[in-house]
Amino acid sequence: MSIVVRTLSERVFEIVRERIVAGRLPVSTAIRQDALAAELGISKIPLREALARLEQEGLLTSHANRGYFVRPMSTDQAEEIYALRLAIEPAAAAYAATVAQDADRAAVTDAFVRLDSAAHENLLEVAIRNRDFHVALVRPGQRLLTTQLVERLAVLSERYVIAHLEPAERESRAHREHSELLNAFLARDGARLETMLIGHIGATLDDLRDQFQAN
Amino acid sequence: MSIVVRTLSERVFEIVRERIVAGRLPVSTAIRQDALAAELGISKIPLREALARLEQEGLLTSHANRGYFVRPMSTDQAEEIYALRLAIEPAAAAYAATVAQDADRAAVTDAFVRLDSAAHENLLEVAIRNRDFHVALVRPGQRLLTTQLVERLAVLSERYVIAHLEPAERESRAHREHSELLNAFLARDGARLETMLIGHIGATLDDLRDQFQAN
DNA sequence: CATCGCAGTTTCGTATACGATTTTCGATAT
DNA sequence: ATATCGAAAATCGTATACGAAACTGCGATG
Repeated sequence: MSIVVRTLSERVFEIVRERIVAGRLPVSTAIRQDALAAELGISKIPLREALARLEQEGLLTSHANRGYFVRPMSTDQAEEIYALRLAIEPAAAAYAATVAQDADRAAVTDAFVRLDSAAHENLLEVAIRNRDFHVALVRPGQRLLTTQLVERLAVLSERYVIAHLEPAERESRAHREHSELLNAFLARDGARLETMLIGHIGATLDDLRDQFQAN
Repeated sequence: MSIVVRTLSERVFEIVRERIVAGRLPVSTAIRQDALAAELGISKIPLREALARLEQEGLLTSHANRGYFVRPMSTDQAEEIYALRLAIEPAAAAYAATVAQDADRAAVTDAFVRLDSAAHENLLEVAIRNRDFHVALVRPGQRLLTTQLVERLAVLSERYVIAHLEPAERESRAHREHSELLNAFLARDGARLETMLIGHIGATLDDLRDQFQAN
């Protein structure tokens, strides 16, 4: 049942995705396919399949015969991403909380612990575990497309969080909110979870807005 | 500005997508990549890039070393798709209606006319123009991700509509609803447009539910 | 007689190689 | 000096070719 065997392009997809999220890929200049493939120790074809996936994912754009570009960040897009998250994630998590099995609750708890024990200096690690936690809240609903969409939007959000927010200031509040989200989920309290997720996502958006304003 | 130059894999992406939507690709059996590439008169690489995109789009799944499979349809997934549409599309269209320029309104009218004059026998053509109309209602909002998401969900919906609904019965109602949607959009009446879209999308879902029940 | 194992065949996944398009940089003319 | 044209270089996009993994059929063995 488990899909342990993974194709090369799938792994490259994740590697390049994390690089984009972490801001380790140049913006507004084409990705050098040969160079990146050589650096990763692979050929161009699996890299190109990964890039095609990432374009579909919204992280890249491509111009024919000119290559792939990291999609630039903008306040408008940040607003858009968070509006979509607010439209989908709270309701999806609320439903998931009501149908979650014991194994699901254990997985959510585990994701929380992993997020809680992440090295605070490593922004990317925190971001990934934060994403995993949010996805874990939704996955028990067994709605595959919804879960994938939540994950995708979480990935898109991370770029902005990593680029614009210093972790220290919001660390404590985020920790408290995550803890409360966990409790609401474990209590199967869908309504409370939904309300709190709206607040949690909205609070991050407000932080981003403040930071945008300052620049 | 216009992107007239299109890469081969992009065109293949659309061709294969329409085939899947039209049900012209076998379900639950792997896609023969060599055969399909030969049939399309291309090589495997652009086909594989298109297939990778389609997997990201939710129309295909892949197992490593076993190939790509058309994702099977299910009532659960139909419910999920329409729930997502209801969560996103009405609000997005309402916003778009309030900010649309004259050119946008002309584009929506044009999309309506094209849908209205589609050959009623050709289900796929009707489906594509129906999709274009729905996307046209959202596009003026200038929210790229939202527009792409609406289009993606519309594509996923079409499979179910084509596979399960006979066009004749709902033709007249759909026509009337589309006409009213157009009027609300042109009148910049976001609230009415939102309410009507909820009804329109919900009505289609109800039709699907009835059909599922009958089987 | 059923089941397990093994080889042949098919198909997928990736690397290498080549043609096409774009970009860049220098030379020339105004 | 600046702009423009053109050729060289670089990069992308695709086709061909090869190695690896999985499925199918036959045979052997319990």
